Amino acid sequence: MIAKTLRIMVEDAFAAAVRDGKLSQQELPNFILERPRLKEHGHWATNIALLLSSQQKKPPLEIARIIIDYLDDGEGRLEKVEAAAPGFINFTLGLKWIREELLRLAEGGESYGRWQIGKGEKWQVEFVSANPVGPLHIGHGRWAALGDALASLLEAVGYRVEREFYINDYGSQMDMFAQSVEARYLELLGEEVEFPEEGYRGEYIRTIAREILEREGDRWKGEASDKRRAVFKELAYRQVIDHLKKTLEEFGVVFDVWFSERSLHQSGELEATLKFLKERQLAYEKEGALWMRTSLFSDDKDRVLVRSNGAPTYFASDIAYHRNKINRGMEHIIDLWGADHHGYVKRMEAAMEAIGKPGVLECIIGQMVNLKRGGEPVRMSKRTGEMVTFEELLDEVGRDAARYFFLTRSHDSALDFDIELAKEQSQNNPVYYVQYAHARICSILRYGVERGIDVEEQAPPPHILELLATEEELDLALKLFEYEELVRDCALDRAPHRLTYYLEELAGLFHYFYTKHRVISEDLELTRARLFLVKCTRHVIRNCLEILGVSAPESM
RNA sequence: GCGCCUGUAGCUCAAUGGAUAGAGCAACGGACUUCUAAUCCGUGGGUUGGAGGUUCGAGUCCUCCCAGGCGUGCCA
Repeated sequence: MIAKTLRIMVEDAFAAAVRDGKLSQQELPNFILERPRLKEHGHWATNIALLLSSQQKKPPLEIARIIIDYLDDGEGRLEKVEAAAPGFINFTLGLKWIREELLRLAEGGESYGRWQIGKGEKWQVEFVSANPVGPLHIGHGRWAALGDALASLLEAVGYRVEREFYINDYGSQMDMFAQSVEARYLELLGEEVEFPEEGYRGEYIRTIAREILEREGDRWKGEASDKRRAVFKELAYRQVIDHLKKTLEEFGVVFDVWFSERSLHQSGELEATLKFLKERQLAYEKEGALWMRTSLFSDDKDRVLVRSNGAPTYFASDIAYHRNKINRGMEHIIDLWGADHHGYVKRMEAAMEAIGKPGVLECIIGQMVNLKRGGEPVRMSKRTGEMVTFEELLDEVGRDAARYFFLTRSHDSALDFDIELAKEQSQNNPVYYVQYAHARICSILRYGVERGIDVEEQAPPPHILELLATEEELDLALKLFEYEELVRDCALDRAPHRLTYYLEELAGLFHYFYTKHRVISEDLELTRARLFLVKCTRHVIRNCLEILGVSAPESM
């Protein structure tokens, strides 16, 4: 809470200066508190004076000095406060404050870095949501890592988050899927069949057909095609869903709800939604189809709800689906979609306005993953069956490395995933760098136990903690103190990738400290102090990896 | 054509409008009789695609241009 406390101190100083007539009463701009890059600039810095300059009609440096004059240093917690050109205020923390923060961190333990900003509001993150017609591709892996980490981040700041997978199990692609399985089934029985032009040609279709054959025998061979397809659709569908669940669980992603698109048709919610729109004059007939007036809202043009052949569109289902989410009490909905769906955002937002819930839906667009092998692009198409599945990737690269790799990139940056590179990186992937720091700390503690040292000491007294005074120790401690605000900011900005960069910086400072100083030494008091510091470091690494869904191994 | 995203070191990518733009990988040179060398230290590497603009300050915001990706279905 260093930054938060400094912010309040600065605000109080501003108010005091205003009371004294040194500054004029104005609304405070949105100033920042940050760790400066250069050590000469202290431990924390704020730009408030720079931002106030124009409204106060004074030079920034003068404003900085006025604020410093009125700054109450909170019982000597600040060692030094300086104004620096062009107008920054630089804070240097006193050792007392650093000790207090370390104790607070240790006391917080598992809950250090958690906030109550969300006030227990019920939120939902929907992600992956693949068509249940085949294995997951690499892009799905990215959404899985991203959606899960985002959900965890939001939980960390106090929202109650539900993770949901929307199963697109309705529509023509399911029929095509059934037809493809049927064709492979008959092939296995030695029949000459023409494979559907638009069918799914992946090898996995044969696998599914083979499983059906093993379980059901050839009893469907002579059956009417309609009936056979209907049965195969269900059998194959089950297999695929089970498989998706298993793969995602191996990746460490567990959904609270698997929501079926078909259920919306069966429950009558789709019909009810169409009725709702018609009653409000938001839907109309044209050229044999039913259209929604999305152009009344923010969309460019109207969209079809029911095709002229009577079949409702995916969009119609989706409106019913989002009404369902609202009815389940969701106060905020995040949909994580691939960039190939971004054209869909406007119409969905229009639909949310139409059902009276503007602003509740937040669409996050994840850019595509380009799969490469040794620099050459690999085509990914379910139709041709020419693809590397997410499972294969998971087997090759491993859960932690794959997750971490996906999470180091911002969601709106397209990602090149070179399989050869990923395999090479599996040796020196940054995830191991971070995990190694954690394992090293665990190793130190084990060594301490062997030596009969009490490694469990929760709150060493001040005269012990005062021994933490070297540059490496203080740098490490200060980095730990960035964590709380970072979690909050990453959650609010929907930016889990920043946590990975933080972890690498933190691990770097720890490794450097480790090579410079011995934790367990003949000096028992210093040992106590350093043990405490490394345990604080372990807390933060653990809590942060937990949010990312990456394991924190005790040894490597 | 229009809409969204992207363009930063050789490669992959960071950087809520802040001070001298940072990591990792790759390259090169060093460090283990030590609580784990999956580590550490050092060296080289940049006109942030280009041109204007906004302001105390722009990789970041605005306009235009160039390049790439994805959309622009009565597919999902």
